[in-house]
Amino acid sequence: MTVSERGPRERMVFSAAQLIRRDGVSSAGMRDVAVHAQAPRGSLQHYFPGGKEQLVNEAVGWAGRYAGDRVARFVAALPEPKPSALFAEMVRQWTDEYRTTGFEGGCPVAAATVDCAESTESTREAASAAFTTWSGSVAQALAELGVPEERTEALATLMIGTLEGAILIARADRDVRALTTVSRELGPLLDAAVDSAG
Amino acid sequence: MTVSERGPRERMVFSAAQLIRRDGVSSAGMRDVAVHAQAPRGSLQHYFPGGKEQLVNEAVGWAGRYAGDRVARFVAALPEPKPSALFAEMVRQWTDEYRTTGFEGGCPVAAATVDCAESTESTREAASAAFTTWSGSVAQALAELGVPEERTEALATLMIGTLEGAILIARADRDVRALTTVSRELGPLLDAAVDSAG
DNA sequence: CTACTACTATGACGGCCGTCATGACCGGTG
DNA sequence: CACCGGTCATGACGGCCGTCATAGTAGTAG
Repeated sequence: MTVSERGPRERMVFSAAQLIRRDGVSSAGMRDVAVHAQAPRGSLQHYFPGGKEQLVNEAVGWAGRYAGDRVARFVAALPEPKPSALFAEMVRQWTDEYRTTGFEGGCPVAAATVDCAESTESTREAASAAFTTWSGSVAQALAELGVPEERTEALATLMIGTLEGAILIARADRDVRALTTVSRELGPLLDAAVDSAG
Repeated sequence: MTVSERGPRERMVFSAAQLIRRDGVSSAGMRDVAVHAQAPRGSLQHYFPGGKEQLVNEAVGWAGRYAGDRVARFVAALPEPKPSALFAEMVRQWTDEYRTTGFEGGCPVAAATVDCAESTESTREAASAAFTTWSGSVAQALAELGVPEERTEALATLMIGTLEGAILIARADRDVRALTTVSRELGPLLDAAVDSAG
């Protein structure tokens, strides 16, 4: 949330992600990004000669890395090392934000996919890579929690997909119920995948 | 897909949904809608005096009703009356489209949520209503399949959320794998909810 | 000092957008 | 016939957008 950290370039990438996840890619103007990042407008063309496309792609990549790092930190700090606890923590990040800050924004990767998957190939690839990064982090966490290797990828996809969908519904409803519901319903299935021999 | 059916007004609503689910709300121009619907541009202001906002909201509502009707028809024609079969059928609608027509479009309700949830209150409400309609239809179907009443709503939310997220990932990856994965992984959990006394 | 690079500033351009104003068409009714 | 309401057609307006051109300002190396 703090804007003043780091250089202006990183601030602009961060601000782009913020604006994209709020109103979608097309509604996030370059001028808005500069203002939000408290960066000079002229710096946009200097740091991002590839234009808006480059800025959006970097914002999506940043979001993917952020989500992956977050998962890695979650799994290291779980009170109970169970897959359901990891998923609950991933969901809680969103319920916390929605309860305290309001339902302003969704997932920037989802927004980029919706707005650019068909029109801008490079952005679709960036979104795919972001999902892959995120999913890889979740799969590794599941492995550390005792899920057999051959199931970690599938369950990671299930967790991320379910989370993304619940975010959508929660934002439409302005109600975190969808998030808490999927966390509660999916938990037992995830824990059931833990190798009992572990 | 056929454009010539029905009156120009319905065609425009249908075309709006098509364009929205392809490129997002902001990228779907009013002129594009008229062209896609093979309708005169002048008719837009006649049938939709509320402007683009009204058109988008009606498109979202149409999508919600369409999805709900679809579920009702699915459940009546299931070879095996199990919740997992219903979910598999809901997923198959998307894998079929992606395999035959390509990954052009996602869910219009998701697109409207991403692009308008924060900026246009009425559209957010329309999206929420669409999810509610859809979810209600799924919940009723689950009840008919033997799921206890107190769990139908939660499982319907889980199914729709998971499907929406998987659509996102599949479109980003240009690969139906996410869809087939969630169908396979979620199936057992859904069937386990069937009242064994039924 | 000069020269050069990195960064900042600002105005303009062309394009697309949603909306509106205006008027034509056309079937039916009086 | 005149009239009129539903429908279609078209051009214009103002606004925002991404991009570009141009010029300015450090700060630093030679």
